Amino acid sequence: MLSTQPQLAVSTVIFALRKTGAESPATLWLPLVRRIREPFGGRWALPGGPIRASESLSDAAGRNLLETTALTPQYLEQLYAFGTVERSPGTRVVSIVYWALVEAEEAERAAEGENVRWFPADDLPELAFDHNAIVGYALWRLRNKMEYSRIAHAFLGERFTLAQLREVYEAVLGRPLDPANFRRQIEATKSVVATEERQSGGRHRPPRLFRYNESFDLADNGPLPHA
Amino acid sequence: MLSTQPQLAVSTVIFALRKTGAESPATLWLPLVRRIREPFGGRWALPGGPIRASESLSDAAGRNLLETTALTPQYLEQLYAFGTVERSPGTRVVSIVYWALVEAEEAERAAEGENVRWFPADDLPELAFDHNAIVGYALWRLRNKMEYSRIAHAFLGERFTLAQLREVYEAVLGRPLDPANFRRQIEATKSVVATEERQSGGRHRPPRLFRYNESFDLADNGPLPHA
DNA sequence: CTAAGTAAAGGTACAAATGACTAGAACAGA
DNA sequence: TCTGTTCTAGTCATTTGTACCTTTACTTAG
Repeated sequence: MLSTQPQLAVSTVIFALRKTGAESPATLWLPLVRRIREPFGGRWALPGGPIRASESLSDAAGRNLLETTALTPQYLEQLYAFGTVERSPGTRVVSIVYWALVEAEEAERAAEGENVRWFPADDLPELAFDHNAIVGYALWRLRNKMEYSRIAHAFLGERFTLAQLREVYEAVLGRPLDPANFRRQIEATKSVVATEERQSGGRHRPPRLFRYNESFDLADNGPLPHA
Repeated sequence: MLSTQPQLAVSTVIFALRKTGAESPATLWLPLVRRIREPFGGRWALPGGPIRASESLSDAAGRNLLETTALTPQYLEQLYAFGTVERSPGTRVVSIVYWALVEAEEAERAAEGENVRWFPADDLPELAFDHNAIVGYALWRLRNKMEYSRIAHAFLGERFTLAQLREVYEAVLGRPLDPANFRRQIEATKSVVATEERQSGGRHRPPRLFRYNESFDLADNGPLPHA
């Protein structure tokens, strides 16, 4: 009876924004882990692992992420449970996949190693299992969610300019946005609060620094019990 | 190693619309199953069961639903994987929950029994496990999805009037909609196609019957691999 | 046969949100 | 001081959303 039960695991698709050059626009990157065992030995895969008896699913996702990539995400949300019969050769595996966001600074700190490397999200190699499709779905969810929620903030630090926030939107949505109209829309939602500080150093008018409105629902996930 | 693995199950929240009186507005109902074993013996719970080695998660949800309630849903979508440590006393259970819609006629056919009964979604008794919270979340997803997709059709049959379609929206969203504006919006999306038939019998101008546009994405779930 | 009642179906008027665009303000660096 | 750049505020046309009105076409009562 128990022997026919599918094997259960959690994995996480975690995105960060990276700027390759000073002029080039930022793009989405994600860390992958090299598999050492079969099946798919040597291939790159999403970080993940088993669930312990004492931890919830989201805790398991966070722990596995920390253990394999040393990253602590700013945002973590369940993506989907994948469980077709043939997705893992040999064993039946059900993967509960999370998706997450880290800010750029935090992503820098987590050094790459022989078995952990960052890849551009829109140009991945052939991954283990169905992980290419999973990343594709995570990307869709992220882009979708950018349009009706305020998760963009998870890519940024404590204080930021509206230009930086706009850069996040432009990178994820993949199209340029009008600075003036963007400002109007963001200010209308009141998701953001102006501080008195400004950022100097640029060869132009110093932009005002903003911070996020604490009393603002960033994710818009409904009455979701933590799980 | 395997002994510490959580037990895996699927459950389904399945909604249908019911009209109690001719004048009263339609409301959401869902079938529940009486538990015979402990824990929560005697309590009402969501229909569900274990996953077989040969079936996918959605197949398992559909099969368990058919076996316990004799219902075949018009629409079936994964809701969430619930897996906190304390959600089932004694054993650790991870439930992959689906939500589904059936049209009224199909719901009528599935007779109630001693151990299966329909309940109004907004007035449930105390259910087993965390199932009250799960239904609440499913309701939120349904209402949310009504606003940006065309799932409403899953509540109706092959042909329907715009008034019937509007009734579905009004029941789920819980507020009246302007008939004229509703018509304009629906026709603008082209999700619906006018037939030449009209529905006679009412004491008023006979409304035109519509059918759904086949080449129209009803769910808007993105590049989701079946799972 | 006619009048009354009802919902269908089409249309108008106003408000709000959005998108394209213009222009002055405020800095760094030459 | 001049120049290049971005920040920031504002205008205007268009689209979208909401409220409401009118006519049409049927059924039923008398």
